[in-house]
Amino acid sequence: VTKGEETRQRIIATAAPIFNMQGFAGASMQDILDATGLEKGGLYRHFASKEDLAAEAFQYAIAEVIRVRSSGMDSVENSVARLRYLVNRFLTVASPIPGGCPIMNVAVEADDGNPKLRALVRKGVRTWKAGIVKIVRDGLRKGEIRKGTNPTRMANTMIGLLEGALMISRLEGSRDAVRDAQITLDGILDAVEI
Amino acid sequence: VTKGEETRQRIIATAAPIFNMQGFAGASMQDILDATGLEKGGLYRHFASKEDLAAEAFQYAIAEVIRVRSSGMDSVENSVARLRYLVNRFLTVASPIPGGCPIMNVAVEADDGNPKLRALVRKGVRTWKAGIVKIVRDGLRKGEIRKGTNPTRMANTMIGLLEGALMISRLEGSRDAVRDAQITLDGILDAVEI
Amino acid sequence: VTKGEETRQRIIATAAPIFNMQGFAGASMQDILDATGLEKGGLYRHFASKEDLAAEAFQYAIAEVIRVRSSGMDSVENSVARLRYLVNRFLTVASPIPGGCPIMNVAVEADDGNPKLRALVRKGVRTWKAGIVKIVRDGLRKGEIRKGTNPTRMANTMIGLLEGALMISRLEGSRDAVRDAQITLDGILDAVEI
Amino acid sequence: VTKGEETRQRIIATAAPIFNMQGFAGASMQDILDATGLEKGGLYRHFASKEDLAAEAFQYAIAEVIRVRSSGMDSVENSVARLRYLVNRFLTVASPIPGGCPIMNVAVEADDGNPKLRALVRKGVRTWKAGIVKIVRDGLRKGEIRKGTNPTRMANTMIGLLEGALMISRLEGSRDAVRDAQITLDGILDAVEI
DNA sequence: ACCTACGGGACGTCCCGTTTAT
DNA sequence: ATAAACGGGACGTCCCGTAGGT
Repeated sequence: VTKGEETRQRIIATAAPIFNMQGFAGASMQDILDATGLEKGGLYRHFASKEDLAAEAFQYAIAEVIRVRSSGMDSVENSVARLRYLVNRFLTVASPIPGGCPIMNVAVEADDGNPKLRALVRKGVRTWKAGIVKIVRDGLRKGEIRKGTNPTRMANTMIGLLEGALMISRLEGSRDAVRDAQITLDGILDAVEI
Repeated sequence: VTKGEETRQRIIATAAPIFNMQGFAGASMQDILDATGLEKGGLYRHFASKEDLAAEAFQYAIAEVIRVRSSGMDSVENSVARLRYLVNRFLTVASPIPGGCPIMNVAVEADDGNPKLRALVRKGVRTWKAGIVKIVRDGLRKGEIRKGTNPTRMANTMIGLLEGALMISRLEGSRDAVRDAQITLDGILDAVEI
Repeated sequence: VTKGEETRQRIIATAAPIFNMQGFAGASMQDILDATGLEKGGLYRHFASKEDLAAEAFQYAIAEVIRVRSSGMDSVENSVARLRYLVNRFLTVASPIPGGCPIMNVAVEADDGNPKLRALVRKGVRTWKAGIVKIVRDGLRKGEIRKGTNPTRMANTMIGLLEGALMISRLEGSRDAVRDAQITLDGILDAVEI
Repeated sequence: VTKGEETRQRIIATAAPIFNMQGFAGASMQDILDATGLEKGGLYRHFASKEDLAAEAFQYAIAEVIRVRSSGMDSVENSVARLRYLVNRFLTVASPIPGGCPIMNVAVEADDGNPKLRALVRKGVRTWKAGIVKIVRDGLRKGEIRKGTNPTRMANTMIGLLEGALMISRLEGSRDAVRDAQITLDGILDAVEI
């Protein structure tokens, strides 16, 4: 690993929370210069533009949250238990990147314009969803989940409610909404568990 | 009604979709000048700053979506039917302000900083929630809703899932996620209906 | 004379030096309001626009300087003496309107644009010139002025040199240039005198 | 030569005719932005204020007209011929900066206030005058000009009449006045020529 | 004739993203 | 990689000329 590559990674890791907290439009290159201690020229050596850097930073942030939220799931055997694990992990483990869920942040900011960022978050959601769908399918196959359960709907419900509740919680500055989401999702999973 | 007040309202109505689509940081006063046909002096007479205007525009936008989403609910008698009506209306009636749900937009952009906008959206959510809580309480009292149903949790679940699913739908450019949310919420309401 | 007409004249007389000193573009209606003690509404009752008021003010100023510069000339008999009288009067009598010769001021400011003011000053110069031409013609007819003297050239020379020298004098803050002009013009008149 | 300096010079050259035609008060920075194609930030980087830019633009304009009016004079030997050359050049060569003689324009606009511009034009006139005075003095010394001729008076007469006649000509839209000035000045020079 | 409201637009500051020279 | 230069454009203040209402 060259020294340049190291710097590049350091910039991304430093920029990620800044973009995540302030948004693409709200964050300035100066903010990132201040945080990294670099100068303009030093930064532009590694990234061609603000959008470029933001794309890499968000990609990094999204990958991080997906990684953290799924980590440790492999040691859980039962499919429903895996889903419960995901829910629990989402709601109890703090985001590794301050500023809330980067997927929601980017999705909301990029929904009218900025196709680059949009594509990024789209891919993130697709991955996340695919993970849940796979668990449900496995559960159906293994007879752990009640027949007739729709995998995609389960994914949409889980992701939608988790993200929505997180937004409410962050807004209210209280964990009430996420706790309620957990209870509701637990109930839903109870209902499909065999 | 003076001419100035008319102009003021016109500015708010024109600015609302711009802020809702581009966000507070992403929208420029010039965008609003262009859209209204006014010049600097004409606009700043009515609003002291960009933040001021944005606050009024978002307030207007939030009030509009709440109004549209609840309108017509009074003619529905049964409590559960009212909740179903709310869900259905949210998912079928397009936002009167282009750019997605302003509540989610502001909540996400203002979650780190901008206390003014944050207070606004907080109040919006509180109002929305209070409406659902009241329906559930009425249903409990009237015996239309199963005892033990938690009103706040119902509100958090409904709002969270609706908003979360809407985000996914907008991101994917498909109505799948909101359709799934509707089915899930219908199931939840089935379960509490007497 | 009605009271309104009196006010109108007072406004013109007050505005004339302001426009003459600051120019049309450089003077503001506020300046005139301050000087007259009137309020906006009171002023716009009498003049439809700034340009309107300026036109009247300059017309007044130009008429004033022409009047002052020619006054008393009737009691001078000989044509050449009359010309000398004009020169002398121009150079010794202070402008009744502070700010320099309004003819030059308007001519210079209005030379690219503002046809209204331009027409005004044009007429002023035409009148001034006609006066000189008439004196020269009378002198030729009466045998007081040498044959072959070109009346228009005499007018252009006198007006040009007087105005040009006045400009230099005002610029330098010294009477040197106008004194030199007087000597030069005296020499010219000596040469045509019989 | 840096790129910035180039831009700076381009701005001055572009601004000069605008200020010369519309005057300091009558020209707006927007006019200059439009003409240069620059934006606010690009312009204010090079000049601290409108007054600053106007000063440089007028300085440039005044230097230009003095340069153009004197150019080629060196190849004329005889003092009187040199003066004739100056007169002729003034009256036949168009101003390199549209909008009339910048010296007269600034002198007239700045005569009440704006000491910065006033100082500029004062210096321009002083230079111009000094040139003529020197020629006359040389002529006296070399015996080409009649003894007793006052150098300063000659300068004031020439400059005054040229500028005054130019004003009349521009006002009337005809070359009559400048032609008359040339004839008058030729006569004056005839009279001092040995 | 006063007073205030109205919209236009000027001027200027600041900072942003980018480029260039070192 | 630093540092300064560059041009773009945002925000905001102020005042201007004008129009109405009192």
